Amino acid sequence: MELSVAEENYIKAIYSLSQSGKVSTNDLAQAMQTKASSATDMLKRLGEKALVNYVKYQGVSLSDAGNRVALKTIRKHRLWEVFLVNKLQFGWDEVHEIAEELEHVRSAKLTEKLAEFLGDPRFDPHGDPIPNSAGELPKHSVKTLGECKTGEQLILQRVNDGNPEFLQYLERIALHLGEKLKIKSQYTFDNSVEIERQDGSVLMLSETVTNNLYVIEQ
Amino acid sequence: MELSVAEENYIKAIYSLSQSGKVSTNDLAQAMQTKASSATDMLKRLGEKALVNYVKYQGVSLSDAGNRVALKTIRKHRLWEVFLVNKLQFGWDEVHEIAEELEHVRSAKLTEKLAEFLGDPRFDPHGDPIPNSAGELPKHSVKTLGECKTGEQLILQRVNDGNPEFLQYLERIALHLGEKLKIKSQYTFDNSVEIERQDGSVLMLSETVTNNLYVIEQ
DNA sequence: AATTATTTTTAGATTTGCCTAAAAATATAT
DNA sequence: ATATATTTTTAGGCAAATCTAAAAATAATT
Ligand SMILES: [Mn+2]
Ligand SMILES: [Mn+2]
Ligand SMILES: [Mn+2]
Ligand SMILES: [Mn+2]
Repeated sequence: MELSVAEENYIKAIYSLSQSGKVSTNDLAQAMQTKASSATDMLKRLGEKALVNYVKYQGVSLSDAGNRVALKTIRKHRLWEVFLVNKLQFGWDEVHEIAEELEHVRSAKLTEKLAEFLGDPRFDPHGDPIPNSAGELPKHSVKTLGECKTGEQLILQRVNDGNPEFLQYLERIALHLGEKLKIKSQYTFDNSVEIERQDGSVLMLSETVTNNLYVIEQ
Repeated sequence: MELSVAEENYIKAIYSLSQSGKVSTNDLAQAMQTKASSATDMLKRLGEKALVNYVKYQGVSLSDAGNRVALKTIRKHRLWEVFLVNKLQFGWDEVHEIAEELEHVRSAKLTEKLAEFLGDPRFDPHGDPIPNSAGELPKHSVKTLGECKTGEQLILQRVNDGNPEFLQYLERIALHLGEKLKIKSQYTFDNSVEIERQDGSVLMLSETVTNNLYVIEQ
């Protein structure tokens, strides 16, 4: 079953949106930067191919087959990001867009040889977990810094990789994966957070920032 | 100017066919494994984009812009082949098809970083020359073993990479790039050729084989 | 419960890339 | 030079993926 680039991208988007609840046509269209009518069209096609469970007006979810496609594509995406950063010396802010193209190269043998070449990494440069060849995801954080309480001691485990400027900002303030953080105070009027860093210095982070940083407890 | 995968593939085919004379719609359609009417359609579009010089019924040639696109795509194709063979340990018979997909990944920075990572190779695993970033091609052989005369002493410089079975055959008889060969005899009834190898052994090659081996004089 | 607002789907077009069948142009043979 | 064969283009259609505008279904308000 040969899937088009568009179909794979829709499936990835449905997978991603599913993590935070039921998926509506509107949300999907927004995620795909297209119109709701286009999303409806695609959902009908994916439904006929049994990649999604789609009932008119009732939203959509991935079938088992669709889930496998999503995980396979995500695996490829993240492996290529590791390649670009670790082998080609790209910055972590430059690789997402290129990986969006590379993830659609078909050869399964390529994926497995690439994984081996990279030493079977379990996480990509942004801390995102890489599904193994069986489609199993390593444990990873789903808790954002924004959801934590004052006083908590945390480790930065992953960051959202979609926005290059956000990644450049993290680079600028030298906030790297693995760093230990402690929440000093939280301001309810704008949901900004003050954190204490490993070196004792203090940093103010906006709500937008804390919502895109994922942490685990120290 | 964003080109589609189909457009890039047509341009590559026109480039390749141009090496051996004027390019007709029929030849192009055959090379693209499609119908003449489809080729005509595409030639009109490429003509409007000024990538080819196309006059109805008069055949086609690449414009300067088209030539640059062809060389850029060929550069990417051959660099990826080097990557697949040298870094991922693919066999030389497995890489052409995968490179046909990878060559369409857009990022120019990726191409240059990849070239650097590979040590700026000048030839791909099949001996095909890799255009540099300015689009200049290294000197390479255009003379096939089939065109040579009895008694000539030659070096195998490159082989056609399109047919995996042909490459597996060369592997089987351990005929590798760089090997020194001497033509012992030629048979006009079927254009087969007997060659003497470096180790003194003798090998019989069919016309199909000799037409796909490119040599330089020793 | 009825009205209003929002979401979702349908209807009808458009573009790219391909197809078949027919017409037109060019090349070859008598 | 005329007839025949071949090549090339045109005409008309189809599928994928998108769009806008309108209709239908669902959700939210009064
Ligand atoms: Mn990414
Ligand atoms: Mn990532
Ligand atoms: Mn090749
Ligand atoms: Mn090659």
